[in-house]
Amino acid sequence: MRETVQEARPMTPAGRRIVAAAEELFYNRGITAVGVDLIAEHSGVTKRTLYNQFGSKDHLVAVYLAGRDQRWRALVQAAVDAAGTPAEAVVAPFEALRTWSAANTRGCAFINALAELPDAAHPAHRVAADQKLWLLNLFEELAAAADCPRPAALATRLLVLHEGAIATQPLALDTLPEAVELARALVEAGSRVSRGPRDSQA
Amino acid sequence: MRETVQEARPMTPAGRRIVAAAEELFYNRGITAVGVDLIAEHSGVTKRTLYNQFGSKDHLVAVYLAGRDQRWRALVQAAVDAAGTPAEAVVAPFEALRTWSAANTRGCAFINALAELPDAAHPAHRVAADQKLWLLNLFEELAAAADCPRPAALATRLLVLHEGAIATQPLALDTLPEAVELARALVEAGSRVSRGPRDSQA
DNA sequence: GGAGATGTTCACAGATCAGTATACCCGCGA
DNA sequence: TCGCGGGTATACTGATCTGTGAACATCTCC
Repeated sequence: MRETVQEARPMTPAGRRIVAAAEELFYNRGITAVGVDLIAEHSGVTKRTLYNQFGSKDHLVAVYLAGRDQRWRALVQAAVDAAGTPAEAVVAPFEALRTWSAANTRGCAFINALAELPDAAHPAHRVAADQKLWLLNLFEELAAAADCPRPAALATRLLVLHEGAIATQPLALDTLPEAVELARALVEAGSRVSRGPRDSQA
Repeated sequence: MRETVQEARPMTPAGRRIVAAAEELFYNRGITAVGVDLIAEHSGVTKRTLYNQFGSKDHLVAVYLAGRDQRWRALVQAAVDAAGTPAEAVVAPFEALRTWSAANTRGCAFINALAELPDAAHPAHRVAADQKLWLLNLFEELAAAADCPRPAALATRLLVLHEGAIATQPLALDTLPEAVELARALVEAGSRVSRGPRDSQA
């Protein structure tokens, strides 16, 4: 569907090892700073194989981000599904972030990628942008489902809080708890205000 | 005092041109992606001069960030000084950000730099980290001066909002107005929103 | 017993990278 | 008049970068 990046084949074993190594290296050392030779070495694979599988470094970058996006969405979706109430579901992505942050202390891979790849034509660009738009839409849907007033505005605010919490992560200031608390307060205040007039979806 | 980066001499004309070119290129194209030859060419200067002035690319990066930080702080300070009331002073950095964002649509140069330079020993690292800590401290001082309850927690929340607004900037979602509005609400009616049932901790 | 896909080995091209060497020019102050 | 700091011009090192060419090894499936 929207997977215009990896499409077709379900990736060979060597391909998976390459992506795994690329993810570790790209995220922790930066995309431009990591060469394909290093990725090949870390994945125990020849550079030739890397190019046979992915064609170019740019495409590999896009696949790396797409895979990360997929894992992130699954984690968020699981948190949303596990939420007890609609209001809790709205802040569920923040709970997912709490888990996610424990293993990813170098900030947001997508924001970082956009910082390194200013060219809008780069295949990774759309992947990174889509990830944020997906989250924004999810916030809005969840806010609407929880009968929050002005769900679009609330979604924007939650996204800002979310991104702010990730962006300040490398500074080791432990901002996440405050962000989560504020997000919860926003949602609770909102859903408390509107109890009745709105209904429709469940 | 804290200017351990440029110190001593007030920089020669060629030096200023180099930094200006470096700023434009580093911010818009990424630090790792821009070579010193390109910077020398854009500033109409020999590479030799560049190295005579700054010694290394790493040091030039640090000077670039330090200069940017200085301009940013001046802008924020001016906005704070121009604020009519203590409460307005707390959200003044967001007004500064509004001005700043008009000319800087590639997100936060400091966050971006941290993304590209994971090595904590890099001279630019401390510059970037200090910039955020300065803002956090400023928020706290202003919050305390405005008699906001729990100024430290409020400052953290404002910093998250601030960073979130900048981080989402490259996505062209126009999140800044919502961030500013929320920040204003936190400061003006902060006690109402932030003092929920779960603020037992400090 | 092929055929095709997966992967290896190794060499190589062409560009670009950060940084250096050497020699020279010029304006300004002592 | 002399020296020196700021700057130019040009060539260079050695490393690293992305990407390719060509021949060869396995393995599975038909």
